[in-house]
Amino acid sequence: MQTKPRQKVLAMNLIKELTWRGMLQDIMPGTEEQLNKEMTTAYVGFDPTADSLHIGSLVPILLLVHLQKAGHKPIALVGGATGMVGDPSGKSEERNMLSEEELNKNIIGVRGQLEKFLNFDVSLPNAAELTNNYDWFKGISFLDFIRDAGKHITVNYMMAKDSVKKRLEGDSGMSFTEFTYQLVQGYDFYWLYNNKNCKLQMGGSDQWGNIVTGTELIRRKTGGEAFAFTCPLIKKADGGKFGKTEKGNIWLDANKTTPYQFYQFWLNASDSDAATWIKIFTFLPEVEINSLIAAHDSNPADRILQKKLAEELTKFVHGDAELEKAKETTEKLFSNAKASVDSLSVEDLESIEGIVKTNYSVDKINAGVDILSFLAENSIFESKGAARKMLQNGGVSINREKITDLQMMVDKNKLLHNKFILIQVGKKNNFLITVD
RNA sequence: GGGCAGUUACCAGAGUGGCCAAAUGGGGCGGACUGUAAAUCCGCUGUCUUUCGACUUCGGUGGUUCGAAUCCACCACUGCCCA
Repeated sequence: MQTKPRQKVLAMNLIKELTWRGMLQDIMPGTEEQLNKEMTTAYVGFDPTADSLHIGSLVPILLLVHLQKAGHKPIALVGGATGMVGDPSGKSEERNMLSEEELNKNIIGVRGQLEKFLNFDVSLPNAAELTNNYDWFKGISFLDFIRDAGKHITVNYMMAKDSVKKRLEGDSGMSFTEFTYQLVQGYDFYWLYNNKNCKLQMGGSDQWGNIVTGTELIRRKTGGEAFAFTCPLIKKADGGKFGKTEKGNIWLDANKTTPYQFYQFWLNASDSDAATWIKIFTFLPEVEINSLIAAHDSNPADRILQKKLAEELTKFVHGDAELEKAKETTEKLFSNAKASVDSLSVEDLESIEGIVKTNYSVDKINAGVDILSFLAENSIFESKGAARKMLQNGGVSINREKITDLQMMVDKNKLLHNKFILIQVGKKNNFLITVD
């Protein structure tokens, strides 16, 4: 062992590392040998369907990070070409195609985020790279493509894919565009294999079929061998969709999902999810994770795992400073939730980060506003009717006091430190209104 | 091209002339309990509204009728079978 070159030892560990973390679903025979043999270039594709990635993309990003740590060379591919066609996998609703401007904006956004997680220092032999498949697809005509790529793959082969079979059996049908998708993606792999010596593709397990089409295309066109492995799709133990909340996706962009909200998302993980996720989403070593899990089991109420998970991830995505702010805000809004509002100083209120803040006219407060109008006017609810329903359900607190009186007037007596009103809807939705 | 089935709210899915803003389940939201949990129980879940009520929905357009998600015509889309 010790006599082997460094990268070989590390490479050995990559598959092992991913295995104990539960990040390995399918692996093509020979992949581990390839990784042991030499520094291997590998890629993962990302869809530029929005100008930010969300936490669903975090696992593929982490695969690239692990890969680079193990001494291999990661390529992050942004799907400019595939994004232009649009993935038609929705059903009755035709997906609106992205305009070129939008797409370019998205590509820039996604690239910017990927850059934060990988090391692009060109002096490294395994410096990360970013590519955009539009760069090669823009020069390929339809005829070129069907002769060049389509000739090598039979329809029978493509139909045998699970993703296709399911759609044929189901009642939603499948468009030609969608059917050819695996071939388009397969061509990406082929192109990277030829031009970047990229021999490995990784991705979520839903990508397995598409990835294999790529290795097949490479084999038939070049006789060469390419490899692949996938990671399991992240699920919640209760079967719910991972990464979605009532407010939508959890984004990696702080402007779309504040670090506080990001931190809260992980903090709210269920016990069993936290135990699974901490292996996948953090870089903590196995020994440490095991002891954290043991500590958590002995006293679940402390939520040791959730806290550690939230900390590590918020730090990874948003950095130390933002993590600290998120924790402070959490402290103010939850840890002292039973204490009266008076315990919050002006500074405390002013420095609360990441929750919804609005301004309200001082004149209206002086005159007094009924509670329903007040809530609606501050966009806390869409209408007075919605506000009323929530009040009747006992879901609204002002300055930590539950409001039950629908006729209540909001006036200057309600102001904290003469300028703030703290509103809670449910336990977790906080609004700070500044009156000036 | 021919035959059959279908299109209902976030999803699934009842509803075949008035009692339908539309059963039920899931999901979501809020409450109680708790650990900012799980399980359980309760409430809300078309829009607006001082619970009265008003308005807009059942693929689309037009029609029949005092009255249509429901009947008729045409159109669109989807699935299955035959060619």
